[in-house]
Amino acid sequence: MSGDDFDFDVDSFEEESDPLQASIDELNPPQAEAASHVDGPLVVFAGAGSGKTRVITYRIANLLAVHRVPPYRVLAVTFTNKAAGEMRHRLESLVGPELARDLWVGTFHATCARLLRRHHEAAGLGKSFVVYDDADQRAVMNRVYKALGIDDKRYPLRQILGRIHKEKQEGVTAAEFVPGSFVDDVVARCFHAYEAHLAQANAVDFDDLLLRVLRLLENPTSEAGEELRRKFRYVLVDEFQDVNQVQYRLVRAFAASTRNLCVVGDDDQSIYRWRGADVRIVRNFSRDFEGTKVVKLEQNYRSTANVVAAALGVIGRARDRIPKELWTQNPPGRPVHVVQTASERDEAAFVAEQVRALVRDDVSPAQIAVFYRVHAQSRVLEEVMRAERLPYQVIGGTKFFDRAEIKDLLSYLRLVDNPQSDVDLLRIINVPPRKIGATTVEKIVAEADRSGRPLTETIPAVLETNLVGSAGKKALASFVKLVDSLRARAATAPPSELARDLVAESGYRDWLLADDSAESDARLQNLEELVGSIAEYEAEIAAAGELPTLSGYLERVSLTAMTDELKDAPKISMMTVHAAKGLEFDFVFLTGMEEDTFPFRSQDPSRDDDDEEERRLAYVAITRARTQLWVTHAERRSIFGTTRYGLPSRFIADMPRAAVQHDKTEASQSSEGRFIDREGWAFGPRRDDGRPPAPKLAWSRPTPEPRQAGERFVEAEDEASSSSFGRRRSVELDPSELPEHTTPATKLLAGSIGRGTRVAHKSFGVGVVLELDEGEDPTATVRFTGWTPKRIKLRFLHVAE
DNA sequence: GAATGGCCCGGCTGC
DNA sequence: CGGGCCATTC
Repeated sequence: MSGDDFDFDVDSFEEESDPLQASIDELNPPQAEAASHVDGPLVVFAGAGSGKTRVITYRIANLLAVHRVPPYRVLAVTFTNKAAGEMRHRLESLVGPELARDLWVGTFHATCARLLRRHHEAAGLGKSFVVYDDADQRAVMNRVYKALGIDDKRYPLRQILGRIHKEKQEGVTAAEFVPGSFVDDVVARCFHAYEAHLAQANAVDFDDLLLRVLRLLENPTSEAGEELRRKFRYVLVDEFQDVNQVQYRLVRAFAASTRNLCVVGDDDQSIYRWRGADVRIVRNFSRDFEGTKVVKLEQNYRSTANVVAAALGVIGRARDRIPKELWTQNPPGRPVHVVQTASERDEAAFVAEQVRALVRDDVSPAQIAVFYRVHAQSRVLEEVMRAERLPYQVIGGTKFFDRAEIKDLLSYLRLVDNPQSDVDLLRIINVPPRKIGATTVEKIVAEADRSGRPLTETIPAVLETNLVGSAGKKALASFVKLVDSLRARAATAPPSELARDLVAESGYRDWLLADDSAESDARLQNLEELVGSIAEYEAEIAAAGELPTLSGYLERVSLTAMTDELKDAPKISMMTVHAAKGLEFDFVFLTGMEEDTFPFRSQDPSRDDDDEEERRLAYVAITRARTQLWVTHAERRSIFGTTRYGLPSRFIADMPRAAVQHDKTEASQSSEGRFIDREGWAFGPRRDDGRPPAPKLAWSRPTPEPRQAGERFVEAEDEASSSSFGRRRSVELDPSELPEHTTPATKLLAGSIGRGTRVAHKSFGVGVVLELDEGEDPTATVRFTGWTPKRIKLRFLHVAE
C-alpha cells in the first residue's frame, strides 16, 4: 500500500459532498465544531444521546470530502464490530461506498489483528497464527499447571490467569513482571510457561493482539514499526472512557507523528474498569496533550425529559465527574415507571404483559429492549417470552459458539489452519472417540513438554518409539492421516467445503447419527449451521473483492463480540446493561433493580465492588430509552438456588420524584414498598406527590391458585403454571380460553393421545408427544417448540387442533 | 476406553 | 442452579 498519491474521482465526489455540507449545517454549534476542527488533539465529551455518532461520521466525511485525506490514512476505533459496521454504513451514504471501504474502522482488537497479519513476521508470528479465547487460555494453563506441578486448589487457575491478564493489560510482559509476593512467584512461573506455550502454538490471546502491535510501534529500530507510526494521518477513538493503558499507548503511538488525535467519550459512561479501563485517561487527556481542544456536547436529543431527569438524578450523585450538564428540549413524556414485583417470575410476567400491550399498539418489537445486570437473570425472562410467543433475541450469553460440537468443529479447522495449535489438537484428538485414550494422550503431552515441540511434530516422533503400544500407534497413525488429508483439502477447497467434508471424514457425522436422540439431531443441525455461516462469510468477503480464507473466518469468529449478533430483525432485544452500551431503544425495561443485584455485590469478598461504576452503569441503562422506561424490582429473587429478599436499588431513590411513578403488581403483596432514602432511611411508597394512587394493575392474578397436594410434577412446569402469567393471551394459542382444571384431558386423552399427537399446554404452548406413560396418573413426554422435552401429566394437556 | 451419574464449587460484566 | 471433574460401571 503506497503513498499519498491517492487518486480521487473528483467529479463524482463533488456531487456527494453537497448533502454533506447540508447535514453539517444541521448540527448545533458544539457538534459542528467537533466535526470540523480536524487538526491537533481534540477531546469531545459527549453526553448520552447528544448526537455523538453523527458528529463522528460527519467528522470523518469532512476529512475525506473537504480535506481530501485518503481514506486508508484514517483510523477510527470503535467499541464493537457492530458500531464499526454502522459507522461504515453511514459513511457510505455520505461519501460513497468506494471511499468508505478503504477506511480503517474497527475495534482495537480487530484493527490490531489485521495489522498483525500484515506484519506477522516482524511480530515474530507465523502467518496463520490463531487467537486463543478464554477457554483455550484455560486449557493452556491447565497443561502448565500439570507440567509445573501446581495445585489448583491452592492457586485457583482462574485467579492466576486473571492476574496475568491484568498485567498484560497494563503492558507488562512475562519478562518484565516483578514478583512482589509469594503468590507472585507462582504467577511469574505460570506467566513464563504460558507465554512459551502460546509462542510454540503460534497463538496469541486477546491481550497479545494489542501488545504485539504496541511493541512494534514502540520499537524505534523496527521497520514495520516505522511504517505503522506513519500509517495513519488522522486517528479517532470512540468510547474513549473505556480504554485501558495499552490501548492508550497504542493510540498515542499511532498519532505521534501528526498529533491529529480525536477522542470521544463520556466519563459518566465508563463501565469497564474491571477490564482494565481507566477513566482517568479521558479525564486527563487535555493535560497529556498540550493544546487540546475541548468540546462538550450536552444537549440530549434522544430521550424524553423524564428519562433524562431520572438519569441525571442517578449520575448527579457520582463523585469525580468532569463538570457537565446534560439537558434536553424534548417533551416530558410519560413518567419513568418503577414497578415492584413479587418475584423474578412476576417481574418477567409484568414485562411480557407490557411488551404484549406495546406490540398490540403496533410498536415494532425491534424497538423494545429488556436489560438485566447479569446473564443469569435472562433465563426466566426468556421462558416467559417463549411461553408468550413473543419474538425475542438474547444478545450475548453462552450461545452458539459455546456449544461443544461447534467448538469441536472449529478446533478441527484451527488445527488444519495452524498445525501447531496444541489446544485444538488436544480437544479433538479423540472426538469422536477413535481409541486414543487419556493414557496415550498423556504420554504424548509429556514427550512434547520434554522436547519443547508442538504435538503435531511430537506424534510422528512418538510413532518411531515404543512409548505407546501398538494399538495406540495404529490409532494415532490414522489420526495423523486424517489431519493430513484435511490439510491437503484445505489447500484447494474453500473453507465451507472443507468444513462440510470434515464433518463426514472425521467420523463426527456418523458418531452423531449413531446416537439416535433428539439432541444429537440438534447438534448435527448446529454443525450445518456453522458450515452455512462459513459460506456466508465467503460470500461477503467475495463481494468485497477479497479472497476468503480459513484464517480470516476463524479470526472473525474469535473477534466478533456477542453484541454484534444484534440483527435488525423485528425482535425484542434482551441483554446485559454492558451489552446495551451505545444502543438505543424506544421502550426499555430495566429489570432486577434491587440492592445487591444492581448495584451488583459479588459473593467473593476479595473483589472490591465498585459502587461508582455500578452507578455509571445504571446511568448508561437509563439513557438508552427514548420514549419510555420501566424499572422493575422484585421482592424476592431466586438466584443460584437460594432465595434472596432484596430492597429496591438505591438508584431508584436517586431518581427525582417528579419524573417517576411507582406501581406494584398485584402478586406483590408486601404491605408497603420500602425505599431507601438518600440518607439511608426507609420510608413508605411515594404516593405523597399529589398524583392519585396508581391504579391496580391487572397483569397478575388476584390470588395465587391453590396448590393441590401431590400436584408436583416437573419443577419448571409447577412454577410456570403457578406464576402470574397463566392467563396471558397468546397469538397462536389462547390459554385463557382453555379451562384450567378440566378433567377432559385425562378422560379424553386416554384414547386420543399417543405418540406424535399435537398437544397444548397453557405455559409451554403447542408440542408433540414423544412418549406416553400410562398408569395411575398418565404422563406424557412432550417436546414443545423451543423447549427441551418435558414430562407432563396428561391432565395439564389438551389436544391441539 | 467410553459412558453415566453424583458431587463440588463457583457464582458478573467481555474483546 | 449448572458446569466441570471424578469415580464407578459397562
